[in-house]
Amino acid sequence: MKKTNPTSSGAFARSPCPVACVLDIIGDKWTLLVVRDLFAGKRTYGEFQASFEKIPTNILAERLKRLIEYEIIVKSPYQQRPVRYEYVLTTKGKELGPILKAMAQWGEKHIPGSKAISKW
Amino acid sequence: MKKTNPTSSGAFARSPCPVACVLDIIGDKWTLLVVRDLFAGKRTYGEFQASFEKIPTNILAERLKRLIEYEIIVKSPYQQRPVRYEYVLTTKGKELGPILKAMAQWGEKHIPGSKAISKW
DNA sequence: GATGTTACTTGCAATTAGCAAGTATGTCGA
DNA sequence: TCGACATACTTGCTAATTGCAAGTAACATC
Repeated sequence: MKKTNPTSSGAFARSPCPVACVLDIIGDKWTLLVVRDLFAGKRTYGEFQASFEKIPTNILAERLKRLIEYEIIVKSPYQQRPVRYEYVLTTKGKELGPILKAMAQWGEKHIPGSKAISKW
Repeated sequence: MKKTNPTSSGAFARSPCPVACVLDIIGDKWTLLVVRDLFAGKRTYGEFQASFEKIPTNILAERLKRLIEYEIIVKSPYQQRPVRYEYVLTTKGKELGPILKAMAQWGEKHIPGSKAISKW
């Protein structure tokens, strides 16, 4: 994995602009959909995979890794025998809510027919 | 250019979820930076190119085309001899402000050292 | 008519995405 | 204890997208 983490490295990937930095973390087609699912109450790998948009499994694995790296989520076992893990939003992760909400509002207003699946 | 426009085609590219639809339009590393520049008062191709992040020129051209397609911006001549064009946010485009604002706020809070270049 | 400016387009190598299949770990029932 | 099943990934390979560099077009100015 490349070292372009603007939070852990001293240098910024592209610029010190907060918008650019945020886009370096969540600026792709899948990451925020996983976060959306987390807001909607999904917790396990299988649940994310089962979402309507059918995220490719290798991309899901990579994005979860990234989200952990950026401390947006944490992974922890929720049962033994067999060990099963759940992914949970951190406080930092929960604070992505306003971004998601703003997107959902814009989408519902400007993309005819689009309708929120879940609430947050 | 591929036909994945969820607003003009009857079918949604991936899902009817407004977040997914919005990500299909602005879910990449560059589009929102151009929108940010527009909010910051930049108007011409050259001004976008001169931004700190140094967007590749072919990507800039393609993104401007997309933004026009989705009616987020309009292109119009602002002078003759020689004809020069400016790009301006539509009402729909201006309503992306809250998304940008939410991103900037999250970035300023969680990415140490990141600092907004401009106001809106 | 040579040079400069703005606004792109084109070509190509490199990175990333996406599909399908495979692997690892552990459960459960016969 | 062996086979079938489930969850959670990893790997291999092709296709699409990105990004760099260079080229082009239209016009203006010297």
